[in-house]
Formats: sequence, C-alpha cells, structure tokens
Amino acid sequence: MAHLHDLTKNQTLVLDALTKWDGPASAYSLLDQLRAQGFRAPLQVYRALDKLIEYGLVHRLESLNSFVACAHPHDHAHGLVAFAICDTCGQVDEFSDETVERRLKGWAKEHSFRLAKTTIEMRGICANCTAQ
Amino acid sequence: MAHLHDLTKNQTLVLDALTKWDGPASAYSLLDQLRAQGFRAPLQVYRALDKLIEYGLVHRLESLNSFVACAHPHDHAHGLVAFAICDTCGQVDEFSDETVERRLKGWAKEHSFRLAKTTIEMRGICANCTAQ
DNA sequence: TGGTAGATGTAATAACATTACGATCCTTCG
DNA sequence: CGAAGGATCGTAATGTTATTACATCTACCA
Ligand SMILES: [Zn+2]
Ligand SMILES: [Zn+2]
Ligand SMILES: [Zn+2]
Ligand SMILES: [Zn+2]
Repeated sequence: MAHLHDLTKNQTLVLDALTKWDGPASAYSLLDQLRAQGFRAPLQVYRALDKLIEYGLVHRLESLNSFVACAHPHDHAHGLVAFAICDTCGQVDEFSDETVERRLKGWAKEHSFRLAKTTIEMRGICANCTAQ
Repeated sequence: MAHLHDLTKNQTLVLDALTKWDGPASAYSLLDQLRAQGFRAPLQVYRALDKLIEYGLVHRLESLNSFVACAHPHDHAHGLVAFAICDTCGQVDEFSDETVERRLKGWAKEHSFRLAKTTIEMRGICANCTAQ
C-alpha cells in the first residue's frame, strides 16, 4: 500500500483535481480540468486513476462511469464500501455496513465464489434535495 | 407492469437473444446478433432494453456495461437484487438477500435518502472456475 | 555501463450511449 | 369516418467512455 508521498506527479494532479471537484467526475472532465497542467490524452488520466484506485484513494462509481476521492482516505484497508448517490445534485455519500458485508461474504463462501470486489451503489434523492 | 404478450416485436427479439445468450451481453453484441432479423442501429437495441428493464425482465450490470435476462422473470416485483459475476467464465448468479435489503433501506431511511434503485455486483471467480 | 521496471507521451481506435428528426402504427373519441 | 395523441420505430449523426500500440524517459542497481 502506498502513502501519499509515493504518488507520482500525474497521480498527485489527478487526486488533487478529484478532491477539489464537487461530486463525481468523469475521466474526461478531469482531463479537461488538467489540460492547464499539461495533460493531453485520456490515458494520462486513466493510468493515474488506476493506481489511485489500487491504493484505495479513489473509488470508481460504476453506475456513473465516474470517480470520487475516497471520503476516508486514511482508512487504507476499508472493507466493503457503499455509496448513496443523489440523482439531483450529484452528492455522493460513502459508507460501510458490517452486516451487509458479512451477508455478502457469507453468500460468497456458501457458493464457493472467490470474491474479489463488491460494488454497492444506491441511487436516489438526498435529504437536501428532497427538502427543496 | 407488462406481461410477455405485451412486448413489441423488437422487445421480443432482444429478450429472446438475451435469454439464449450465454452470460451477459453488451448492447452492441446484441445488435450484431440481431442484424439477421433486420436490426440496423444501436438505438433499436437500447430502446428495447430500456423497456425490458422497466418491466423487470432484464437487468443491467453496471460494472460490465452489459445486460442479462432476469433469472426469475416471474417474480415481477422482486425487491433488491444482487449479482455474482465470474470474471473468468462470465457466469452471472442473481440472488436476493432480505437482510442486505433491510440494512440498505434502513440506511436510506436514517439519512432521509429517497432510494430509487440499488446496484449490488460482486466480482470474483465462481466455484467451477476455481475448481479447474 | 547496461539492464530492467515503472512511469510517461501521443496517436489511433474501439466500445458504449444519446440526440435529433421524421415516419408509422394504433387507439380514442368528436 | 377522420383527426388527435401517444407509443413505437428507422436512421443518421454525434457524443462519451475506455483501450491498444508503440516510443520514450527515469530511477535504480547488478
Ligand atoms: Zn473510501
Ligand atoms: Zn441531492
Ligand atoms: Zn431479476
Ligand atoms: Zn466461472
């Protein structure tokens, strides 16, 4: 597992851009954001994102084809993570649930399914947006 | 909720193709499959898939950008559904878990998150593939 | 000094999805 | 009957997301 000081220049740029971004960002919107810093091609972003995801500093939101900075970047070994994504404002809430994790791992064990990665994404409307 | 006999010609063609398909299929692979039946453009597939998903007869696998026929097409009102997807052979196992559903709905309620749709996808290697 | 592993730069292409517009079919009701 | 409205369909063009291929650079060390 890498620490912050292990990040390369491109990885740092991408992580910074994503951290400052309000909500999930697509790889191409990050690219646009980073053109000022010399980025020219999608692959520069995708390569950095791959590493950041590997390090647990970024998560990919499968249902949006987008990326978010980890909300708990110091929990390097956080287990299963779930996301609540507001379809109105784009806000993303990252959380964990021990029970859900135990149940899904239990299913995998029962079925001899060698679990590598779990995606949990809830789509809906957040409290703020509902209130308005 | 529509029954089978309500499906249009295109919807029926897409559902049949998907049902016969071994594993998840992308929209474009379905299109290729259906060219013999006169399909010409991606939109023909996407439109049919949209309806089939709305009717609960097809599920979209977000982490694969692909689609599968529902494994329990007669449970028209099935609640939360989870998928275990084998990264080796592509086999997809569709299942439900009351506890997981209750926990996630509980989180949503606690946070006043108006939940519309939940995606749960486990990626890994299935029992068969592990054995080999 | 040369080898090698990781990171980078760039162009081209592939894969996935939507917008826009018009035609067609079908039901409903004046 | 015939117009109105809605759902479906056909087609082209375009937009968005992701990867392949290949050359280069850099740090490290046998
Ligand atoms: Zn996280
Ligand atoms: Zn919101
Ligand atoms: Zn189903
Ligand atoms: Zn398998």
